[in-house]
Amino acid sequence: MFHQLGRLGHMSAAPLDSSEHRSGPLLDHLARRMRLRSESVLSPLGLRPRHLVALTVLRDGGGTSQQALASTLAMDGTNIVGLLNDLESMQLIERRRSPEDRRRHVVELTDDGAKRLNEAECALASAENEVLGALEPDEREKLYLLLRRAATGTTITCEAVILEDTSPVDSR
Amino acid sequence: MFHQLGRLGHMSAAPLDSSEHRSGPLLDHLARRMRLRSESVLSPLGLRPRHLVALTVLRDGGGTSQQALASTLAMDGTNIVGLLNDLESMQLIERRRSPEDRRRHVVELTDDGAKRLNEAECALASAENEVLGALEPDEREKLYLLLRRAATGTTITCEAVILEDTSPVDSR
DNA sequence: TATTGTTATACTCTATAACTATA
DNA sequence: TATAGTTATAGAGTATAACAATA
Repeated sequence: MFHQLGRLGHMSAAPLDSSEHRSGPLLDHLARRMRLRSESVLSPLGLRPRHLVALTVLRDGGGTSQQALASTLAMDGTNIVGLLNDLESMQLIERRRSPEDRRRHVVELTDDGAKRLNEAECALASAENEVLGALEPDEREKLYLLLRRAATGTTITCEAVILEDTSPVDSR
Repeated sequence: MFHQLGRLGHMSAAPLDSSEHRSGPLLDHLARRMRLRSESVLSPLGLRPRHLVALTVLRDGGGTSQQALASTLAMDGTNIVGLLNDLESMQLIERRRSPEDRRRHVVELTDDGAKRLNEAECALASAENEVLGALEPDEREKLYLLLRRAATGTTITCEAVILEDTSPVDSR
């Protein structure tokens, strides 16, 4: 099982492969399909796809300020407010004033939040089975790892230069 | 280069791996970041990310009706109208009445459309470099192939059975 | 003065309903 | 009657601007 995509054989430090295939539109397309399926699967749990993204980030990222969350989620800070209001009213997250800087809210997942997130992830399995139906289980695993590396490796992107990190997400 | 993802070694007809990792939220997250970056890169070309998804589908899928396009793009048919109006006013696509069924419009990419799409894909390379910066070139290639297989393998999903096609995308 | 979070609000995206023309 | 496309419109998503509390 080896690919025969000849045109890639000579790459090394060629950052732009100009008009080669782009995965942007594909990403957009698949995310849309996934979101649509997820909505129906999540609604019994009182959650929306965007809630799940936030909860996932909060679980993996620990307690952060709302602004940091906004930057990580690439959402406007004003919308984070409503998003967290939803989650807080369900007692899935907590907002505490930071003792160091009393302007800040430290946002963290509650135990209920972690539990609900787990339930939601189980529920999402069926949605993934539909949307990623064309992929074999091992391919889905590869996809997951690639997506995760891409997502966590560039959390800040064009904010600070702090994250040259490209952290040891999984490497493998 | 072989994977050693042990926990998958025993699968066969196990559709739900319950609370294992989910790629839905990751997909959502990355697509958002990509869309944001793409917008600024595409605006000089007068295009939006959604236009690009449509153009890509039209190039790869040939002339289809608007309804088929709606189903492929997982968009409501009413929104396809405006989308195609944009593209038609730029002369990137053409709508022709189908001779067989005069209710239908056959939508096809024009030469200008193909050219513009190509330009757009070049422009998108920089956006991808930012969003997928944590991935090595060969990883991006793998990601592209996986996304493409996932996207084209389930184009219709639950619509008609017409497209058992699953065209010769790559198969490997 | 600058920053964190909030509210109010306008703009865009998406879906629902009613209409036209073909079948 | 049913279907393809269109229009009008309401609802959700997202961003901009002004404000309050804190630094």
